[in-house]
Amino acid sequence: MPEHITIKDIARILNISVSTVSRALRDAYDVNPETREKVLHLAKELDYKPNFNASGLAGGGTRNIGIILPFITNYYFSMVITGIQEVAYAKGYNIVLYVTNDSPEREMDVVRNLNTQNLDGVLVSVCSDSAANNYFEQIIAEGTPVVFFDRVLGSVDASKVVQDDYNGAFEAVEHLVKQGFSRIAHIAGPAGLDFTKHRLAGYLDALERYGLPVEPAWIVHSGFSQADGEADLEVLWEGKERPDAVFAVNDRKAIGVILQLKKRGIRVGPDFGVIGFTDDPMSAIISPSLSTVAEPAYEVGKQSCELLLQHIVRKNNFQVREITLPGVLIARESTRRS
Amino acid sequence: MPEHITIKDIARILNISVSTVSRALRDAYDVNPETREKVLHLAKELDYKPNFNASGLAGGGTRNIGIILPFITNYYFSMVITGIQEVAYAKGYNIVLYVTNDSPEREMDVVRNLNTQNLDGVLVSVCSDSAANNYFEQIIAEGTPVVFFDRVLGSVDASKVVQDDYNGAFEAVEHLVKQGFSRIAHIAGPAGLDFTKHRLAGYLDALERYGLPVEPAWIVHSGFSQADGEADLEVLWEGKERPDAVFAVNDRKAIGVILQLKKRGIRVGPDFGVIGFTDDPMSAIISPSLSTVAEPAYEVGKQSCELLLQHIVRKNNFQVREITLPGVLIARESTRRS
DNA sequence: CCCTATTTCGGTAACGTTCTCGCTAATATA
DNA sequence: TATATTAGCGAGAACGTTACCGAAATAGGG
Repeated sequence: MPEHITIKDIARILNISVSTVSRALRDAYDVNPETREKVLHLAKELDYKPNFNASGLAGGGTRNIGIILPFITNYYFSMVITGIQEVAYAKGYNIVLYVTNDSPEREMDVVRNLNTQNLDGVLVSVCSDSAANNYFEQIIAEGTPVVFFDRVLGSVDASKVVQDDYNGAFEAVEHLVKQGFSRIAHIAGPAGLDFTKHRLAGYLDALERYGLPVEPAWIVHSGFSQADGEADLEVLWEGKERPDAVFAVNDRKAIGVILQLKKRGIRVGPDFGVIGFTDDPMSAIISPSLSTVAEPAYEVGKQSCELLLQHIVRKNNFQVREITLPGVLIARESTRRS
Repeated sequence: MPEHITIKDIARILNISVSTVSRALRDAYDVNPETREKVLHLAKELDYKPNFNASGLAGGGTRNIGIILPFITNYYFSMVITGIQEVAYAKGYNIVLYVTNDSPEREMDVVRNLNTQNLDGVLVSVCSDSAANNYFEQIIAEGTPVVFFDRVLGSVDASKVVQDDYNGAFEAVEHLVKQGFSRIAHIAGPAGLDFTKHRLAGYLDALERYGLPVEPAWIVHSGFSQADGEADLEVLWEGKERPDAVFAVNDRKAIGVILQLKKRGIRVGPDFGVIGFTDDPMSAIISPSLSTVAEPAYEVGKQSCELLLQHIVRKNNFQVREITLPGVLIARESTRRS
């Protein structure tokens, strides 16, 4: 009943061979422009749709690209996916989704069982305590194009696209300093992740640049959730020396901080500065609104996908590249003194 | 270099035919339990991965299911996808994503060009002004299993899973009434969508049940964004009779309403009641926090996918079903009188 | 006018499965 | 004992495409 039309049908009708039709539909190579035109025209007329199963089997591409990431239920990742989806769709690729729930076991399971035969390439953002290092390397060694985004694996030799975590962090802390805060703590992410290291480095360098002391007790690592942010502030608050501002690794944690501060009767802004990272829409909604450095999530998605597509079409002979996209500081009420 | 192992390898090693291996791996039908055991064991040992391109081509399934939806950048949809993903993963299916950006043209393009040969089935939530009615019907007629979720097409004969929009709306309005509000407006969604009709019906019936007048000017339709909510409140505010409470079709619009009200110096809660629908995490963050009826998004995803999988394995002989999942009312500050 | 390149095309063999038969041996039925 | 049934397996075609190689036709150079 499906009764799909195939290149055989086109070949029969045009009285040419399937080889020629196949070439006309793909390369234009080794085929007369005139017959190519006829093929293309008839294909459109008959609403021909290539069978990617067949082309995948035969050695052409499958037109599928995989995305492996921890979550899709947050602003950043859902925005990245939207960006990826946009360019994939434009180029005729499908995207297939694997979410790891930020679990190393799940991630490992996913990449081990990855059916690279059904995927032309894969985009990945690793989970917090990724242990799948060599599995990714294995996939790459087998010849599957891979590009990492956001949460990259520093040790793996592959293309990467990230936002400028270091400079974003530096500017965030600089902003805090310029607003007159001087006892600045950092609520960081999981210690293993590359970008928490980069944001931490930006924080430290900004402190040094402005001659501020670094207090080890004021650097606290944990997860990415709002609850983690609340707990981290608790820790800071119980320390012997209290900070007067916090730079949080992301907005969710910063929001946890604000909520805790409000609960304690502290005036966020005038008395205590808070700045986050991401520009989650919640940042504008919460009161006081949250200063942050906006990440180019959509752009990260687009560029990752474009890069991957280049790896795919150029196959072997394409250089590994690393792209860094700038963020932009957005000052709101949570760092406003008056 | 990929050097994947195939059922041929297994057959050769075990000195049996590929047919037998194929059956052992799938049915268990027509194969001795003992040889089946040997096949399964060796397959695991060699880390055999089925080539879905091949099985798709040969008439077995492709193990891919498609999802077509308007967005993924909001809480509800990203949660639904997570639910879908969870059961798909457990059952060994991949999910491939198509986002329409809530554009009817894009949606049409997607479903027309849908490569049903590469998909075992598809899950869909239509866009606001879907015009793809007959295209979906065509796909279904061709034999591709389809189940709709959330934004369903009433006119299409297919399985559906939705939350209980009518009762959720009814309870929301009832809650407003019990808090002492009596001039209740409804900020609705796009008029064409099934669920906006259902929520409107719940609103109307609740008013009637409690003997409250329905004021046509107090029912305003527009899109789903926060900005739409703000604009809608503006309209309500400029009318000759002002309401004292609003039931919004979703949380994003309700948040727009709260923001506008705050800007106007109205005390949300004591002086003006606001209730939404969804339980977006933002509802708990905004101040005053937003009362709402929580949608079982994750559960909608799970059940949709399970339903689709049943359609897929039972192929023709499986009844179309409609599942309705209950929501739960969550009272917060935006409807608290004192 | 012959010889060699080049362009354009076709034949055929894969790719890894599943499906449809048909076969054999063992068992059950009469 | 003769016949029918069944359980277990294998051979081979098919799915739609691409890759590889060679053939025919045309063009260009001497």
